Amino acid sequence: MSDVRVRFAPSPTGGLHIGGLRTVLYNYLFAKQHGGTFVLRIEDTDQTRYVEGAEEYIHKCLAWCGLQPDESALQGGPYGPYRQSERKASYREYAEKLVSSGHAYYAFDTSEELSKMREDFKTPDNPSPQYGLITRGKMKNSLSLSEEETKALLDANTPYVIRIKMPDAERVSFTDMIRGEVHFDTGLVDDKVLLKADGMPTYHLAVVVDDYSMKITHAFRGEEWLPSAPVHILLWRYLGWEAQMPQWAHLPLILGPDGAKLSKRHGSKYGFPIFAMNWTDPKTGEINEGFAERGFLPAAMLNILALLGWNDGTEQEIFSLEELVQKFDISRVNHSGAVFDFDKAKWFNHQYLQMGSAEELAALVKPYLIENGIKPEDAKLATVVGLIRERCHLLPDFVTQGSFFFKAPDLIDKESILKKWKPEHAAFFEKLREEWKSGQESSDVKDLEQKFEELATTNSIKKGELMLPLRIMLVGGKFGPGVFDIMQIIGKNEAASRIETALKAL
RNA sequence: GCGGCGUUGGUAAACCGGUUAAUACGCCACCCUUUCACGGUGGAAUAACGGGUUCGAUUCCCGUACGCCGUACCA
Repeated sequence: MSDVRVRFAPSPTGGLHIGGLRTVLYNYLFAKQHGGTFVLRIEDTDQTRYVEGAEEYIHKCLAWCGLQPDESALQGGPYGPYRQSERKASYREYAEKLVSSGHAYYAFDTSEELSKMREDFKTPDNPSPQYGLITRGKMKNSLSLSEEETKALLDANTPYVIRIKMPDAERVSFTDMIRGEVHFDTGLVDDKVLLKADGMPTYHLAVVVDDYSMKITHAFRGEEWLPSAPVHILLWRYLGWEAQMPQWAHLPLILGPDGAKLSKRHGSKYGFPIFAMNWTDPKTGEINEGFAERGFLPAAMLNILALLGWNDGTEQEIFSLEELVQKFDISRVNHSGAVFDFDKAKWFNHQYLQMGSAEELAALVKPYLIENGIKPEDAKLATVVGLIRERCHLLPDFVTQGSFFFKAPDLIDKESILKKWKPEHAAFFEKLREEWKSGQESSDVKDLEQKFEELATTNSIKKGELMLPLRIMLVGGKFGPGVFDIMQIIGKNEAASRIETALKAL
């Protein structure tokens, strides 16, 4: 195993949405193609936002699509603990170290004082003033206060945070694996809180300390983190670890149809899932649909996500996980955000629905049928699935496309039959019913069709006039595979009985 | 406002100085199908704007515009 170590670091505050899943995928692909390790670390330093079950949920999603981490809180590993909340001790130590080296300072401002500052310094030209270069001197901190004042405050157990002291005018640069050189002027970045009043680190301190101590070599995360990258770079430098700093890659955002960062509200607004799997928020009881339950195959999901922001430069669109591991190239990842297209996603899933054996597919389809009150027999289900798979895009499509193989349609499209209905048609179907009811079961589709044609001719009715009514009687509507294929599967007897109920209804 | 990152058809995108600017999804038409799909063929539809650099810019550079992200004791 190489020493390449990448990590996915979600916070356990809710469901895993597809942007997160794609980050996992890219992490995983990079780790695997370099023979490295994929680490899952939970960023749970904010107790107030912690959601029960969220960590297990993330594992469940990763298991669903086969991207299991090599190291995590649940499975262990040499660089644990894998939950930030359990690594508490070292964070304070490093924060204090930064204070003594002059790169950080104590800040005693209450939240009221902070909002007052933001209010006071707010102008139309500067709607959100920062705690930094121009304001820090006016606030209550160990930079503006004398040493004695600071000591007194500390001795009195005044709550404080530790903030990084951004240099006045320095240029911080780093090479992003996707974007190349990125530069920031430190005087324009604010003094981020590193250690909160409750003694817990913020993300900024925690990522750096954890990435260092867990020997992370490559850090891939969403583009929304780019603005805080200079803080992290400086932290690596001030802590004396710059030589071990991971290589960064900031992934382009996944956008909703309106062009904004994909969020929960897009799901409800546009009617497609945004989470990998169903997620019910235990606090609010809010239910969010997942791609898994919507009927996406995990392999299709991975393929969709891989291509949302990356391609190998050829016209190939269908990639297995193995192929992705082999062909993925982080430097070919696009720079701009990508709008998620649900139609295209369905197309991908359709492609994957055509692969593999009918038996395997049938097993995936079965739960959806059972959910709809149908208990299919396996062998029959497999034939049905084989017959209808090409007209299905999502797993639940098999219910609408396949139910009538197992039970008579609840209601039939009478209007479509009645449109061209004639008395002699009724007579014909009555005869057909009689014949099929008592007739032998035929296993040959051609034979079935031939006999049907013969009967039509002897009654001097054109076959074409009878096909649609027949279909609707058997299926309930104008859809489905060939009528005689359906006939063969449901059997003459069942067909006869469906004709009977249809005739009565007419 | 400030900072960062972006900008090729409706969407995803190829090309990495010379092309009739691929391809896929979606859309439209036709074919196949006595249903609906699938499939097949064809079609409409794209380089934000302005300057440079160059024999030549979609491609390189600089502006402008627009979009997104960030600007929390959240990650």
